[in-house]
Amino acid sequence: MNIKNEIKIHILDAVKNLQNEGVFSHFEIPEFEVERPLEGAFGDYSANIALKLSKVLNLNPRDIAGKLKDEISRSDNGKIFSKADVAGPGFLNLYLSDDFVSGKISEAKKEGENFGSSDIGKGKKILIEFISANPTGDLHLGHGRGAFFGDALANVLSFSGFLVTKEFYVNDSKKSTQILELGKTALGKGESYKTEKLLEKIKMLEGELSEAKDEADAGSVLARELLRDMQGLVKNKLKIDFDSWFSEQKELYETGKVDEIYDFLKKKGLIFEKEGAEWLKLSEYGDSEDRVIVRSDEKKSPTYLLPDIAYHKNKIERGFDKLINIWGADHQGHVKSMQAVMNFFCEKNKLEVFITQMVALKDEGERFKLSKRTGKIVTMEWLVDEVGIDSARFFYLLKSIDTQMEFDLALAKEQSEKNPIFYVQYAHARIASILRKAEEEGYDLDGAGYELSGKEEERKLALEILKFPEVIENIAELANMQTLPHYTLELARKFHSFYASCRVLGNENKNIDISRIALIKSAKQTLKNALSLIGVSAPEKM
RNA sequence: GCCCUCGUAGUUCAAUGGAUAGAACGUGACUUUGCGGAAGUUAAAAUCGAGGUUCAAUUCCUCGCGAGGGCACCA
Repeated sequence: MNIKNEIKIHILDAVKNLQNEGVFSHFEIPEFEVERPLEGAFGDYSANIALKLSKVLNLNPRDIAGKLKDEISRSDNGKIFSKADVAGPGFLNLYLSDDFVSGKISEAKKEGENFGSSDIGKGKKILIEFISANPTGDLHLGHGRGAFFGDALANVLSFSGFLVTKEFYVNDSKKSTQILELGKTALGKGESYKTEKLLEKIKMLEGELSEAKDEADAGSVLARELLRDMQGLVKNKLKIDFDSWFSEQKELYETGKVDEIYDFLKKKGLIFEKEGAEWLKLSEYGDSEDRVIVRSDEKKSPTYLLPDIAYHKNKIERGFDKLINIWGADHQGHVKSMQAVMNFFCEKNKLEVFITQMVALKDEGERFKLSKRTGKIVTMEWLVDEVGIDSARFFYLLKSIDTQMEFDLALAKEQSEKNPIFYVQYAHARIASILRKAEEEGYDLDGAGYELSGKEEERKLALEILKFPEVIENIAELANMQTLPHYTLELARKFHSFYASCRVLGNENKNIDISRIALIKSAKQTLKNALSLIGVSAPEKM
């Protein structure tokens, strides 16, 4: 359990004790927060419990905090807290004892690569679907957001005890407009998606394409090859391993699931005819309007919505407790429809949709927008070749998906201290270097536990390390991924600052050396764990 | 016109309703007979506007202004 939760429990116990002693009346304890306040000023942790209780008890919050302070000091007796204070409007500020901090660092060191993990997911099954780009086009800068966010979120969730499946939905239906257009181009009857690369592919597949029965068939053949390229790109360049590539054509059309879902909806009386097309009654379920699911053309072909409904029903049937979809901003209008659809076969809140905002590129002060429309598409392949995968992932994840981000190409390319990812990796490499030296000098790296020495910078580093499990739990709950790279920066900063004022090796008192080795070892491990969740390497040397 | 997201230092971004709004880049001033100076210390510098809810608002609500995206029988 992380320290924040541990403290919360202590406070709850204190409240209950006071209730049992009759100091407080019996009431249901409201939600309250334990947080890390501004550094240095208000304790190591701070709780707003008294402010919350003042309403229930109709008492002055400072008085309540005072009683809690006394009760906590009494029951804890210095084990966890060295001091408790009442401050401001009624905050309860708590200071951790050095022994407690030291013990926690020793534990963290023992946990090693599992430090930060938890079982809060309790084995719940989550399907996380992301990228799901059409194979007809290249992955562009916008896709990178969903790609890295999805992958990192999946990492954090599985680290937190969820059973996560990463899935890419492949839009390869022979009935889709894209595949038909692709087929036309393949057979020399159209211009869509025509690029040098595509023409090469067409040439390569000449034999197979000449045997194609129709445009749909030809498009399908070509799409298969394009998908193969995309899979290679995703795996090798973006370093993302999907557990599943879900084919719309094979899994939904060829298995009859699209027809099944049509019957299912029909039977429920959710389909009606209008203007020669068939519509789904979604406006009654939260969508802004009804939607066409079968076109009025002579083939009576379905729109994207019908297979998509079949797809989501299938996800539920595969036994997932929760579905996460990550879509680009251009799909934002689709969220309401899909949420409405969920009403037909499960609780609506089983589906969570994250929308990633757009990306602009800044290079040498010039800012250009990227969109399909302007024709100026910057591909992910180009970007990763340009700045490297570590830098790309780190830069993307540094920013909340809700903001339209600007990718600073020059800074991301910078192989120096200006670049934040190098700052973090440098900290890791620097620790590795000290540990190498320690080993050469004959220190036993796995030896002793840890004990705080009394230096301020050292304590700050220790507390920062111990924050890691709290950061992870927070992300697992709120998906605020940007806090993780920010955390690595802060941890690196705390290490560098510690390094500047505290010697690790060569102290007169050898016990300090040994103890600090334990501390930087767990700092290193924590950096490594955090970076690996982000998907960035932690180099031993640079 | 309707819907979604965003508006924070010069710039790019942080900040589960909390007490002194954090970083990085840029700008200014410092630090080295020791473990990696790709470092450390330090200064100046910001919540778009108007109301509201709250003990407490950058955060929630309403309106306005501004940026981006979406409003298909494309996906």
